[in-house]
Amino acid sequence: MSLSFFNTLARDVQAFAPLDPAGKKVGIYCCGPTVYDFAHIGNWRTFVFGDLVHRYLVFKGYAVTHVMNITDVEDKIIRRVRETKITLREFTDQYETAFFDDLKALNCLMPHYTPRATEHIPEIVSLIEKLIARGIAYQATDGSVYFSIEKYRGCGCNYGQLVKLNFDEMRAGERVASDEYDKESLADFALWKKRVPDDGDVFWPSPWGEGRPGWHIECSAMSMKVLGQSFDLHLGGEDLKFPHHEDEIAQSEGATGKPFVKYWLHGAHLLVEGKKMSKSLGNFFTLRDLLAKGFTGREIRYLLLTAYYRATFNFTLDGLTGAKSALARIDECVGKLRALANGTPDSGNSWLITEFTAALDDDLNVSSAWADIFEWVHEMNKRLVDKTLTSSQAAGELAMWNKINSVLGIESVAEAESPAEIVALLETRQAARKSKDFKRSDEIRDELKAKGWVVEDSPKGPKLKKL
RNA sequence: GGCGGGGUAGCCAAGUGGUAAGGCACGGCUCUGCAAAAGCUGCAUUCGUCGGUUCGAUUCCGACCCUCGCCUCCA
Repeated sequence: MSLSFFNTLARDVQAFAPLDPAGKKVGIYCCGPTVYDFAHIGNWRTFVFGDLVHRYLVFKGYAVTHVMNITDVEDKIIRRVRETKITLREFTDQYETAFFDDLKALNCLMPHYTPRATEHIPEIVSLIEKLIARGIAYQATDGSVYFSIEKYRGCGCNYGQLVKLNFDEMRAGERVASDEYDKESLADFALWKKRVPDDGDVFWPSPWGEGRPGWHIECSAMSMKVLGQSFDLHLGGEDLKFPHHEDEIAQSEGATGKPFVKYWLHGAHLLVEGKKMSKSLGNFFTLRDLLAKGFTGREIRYLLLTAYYRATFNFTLDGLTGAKSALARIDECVGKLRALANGTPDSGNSWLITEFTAALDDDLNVSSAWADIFEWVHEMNKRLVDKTLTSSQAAGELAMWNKINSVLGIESVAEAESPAEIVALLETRQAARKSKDFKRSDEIRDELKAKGWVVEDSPKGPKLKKL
């Protein structure tokens, strides 16, 4: 079986074949953050999903170019800039930095390109000029430039590729008052927004006067600049299908006359504690909120990667606690394999990688892949107890695990060195145990626990673990 | 109102026209001074409800209920 993805464009699972004639290079564009605030756990689900696609394609041997845009000019940003009285760049920088810190905390690979909208104004302007030259964009009396869906359709193009649209049945927009604009048609969307007093210093010159780009056009301009007029994969949250992605298709195909993207992948949203995330319910978590509660980026990443990306996922704090236990189970097993591994890796028993690949090939069925991994852990544990695993077999299993982990990205960090004070207490406790003073030894155990260290007695002596 | 996802054990979550993966939690056992950790082991006669097709349905079809998303700048 070969790699396949559910393509929103086809509304079906399709075998993946890159546009590259050599079948090697793959371009991915994933809609990135709007840097007006910290990204929340729902945003992170989408970005971790993007990272999984990136890593799995590398695992499959493709030469991946991953692009993620930074939307650093937009209504909410401008409003905050006006309120805080600092420059646009000063404002967006703090959230952009936070975004990349969080991305790292979740062990996501850094995309190869992270273009900022404000640094691609010339590309955006030239794309709009092309659309105007082709007669499918126009400057309205309000000074803004709009995309004409009617003209676009008149050229034989299809508006409504990702979602079924029925304009007659649509309700008038609730977020944007339609009477604010002088668009020819309600469905038309802005490519270039004319400067208004509230914009302050946030504007750029253009052939249509001072203003700023619309949201959709920036993604078209930046994705095509880096990946070319046609590329393989475009990812994003399911809410972006319409209008954002539909409009990207219209602008790009309208300007180039070529198919824009071959595969569109959309990640589902998540619920938190069974409810839609909202600030009033207190279930609105940023990554920082969760780290402050003592969870690690690794645990959060694991939990986000346990569910199929196209299904709504219920993210809970209990689930996060469970993730800690599940990871510990894997760590324990891998740790034992490391202790045993030696010599030339013997990869005779490699069923796991076959099953793992089959699961992920099937539209990234991670749940099934985890089931295989835990079955492998079970088997390894059994063989470790039975002593039927040779050191070279252990090395082979470990090598395979590392390959799988290059996709999952949940490698454990090296254990911290125990401070001298803690080691001294541990030695005192051992002396007490030796003289059968268990009361004293239990007291020291409690004391260590209070300091954040757990003692585990084993036949080979006590082990220290950081809480 | 239109369009599109979902409803599987206490919780999370795979899956299939032939009798329910995996994880967490929980119980038993091994080990242990006691613990902890770890290991082993047990844990859904049943897949939202009601009908239909079928030798057989959780899986296909229909109706209904519940839930989530989009419907013009929300991942």
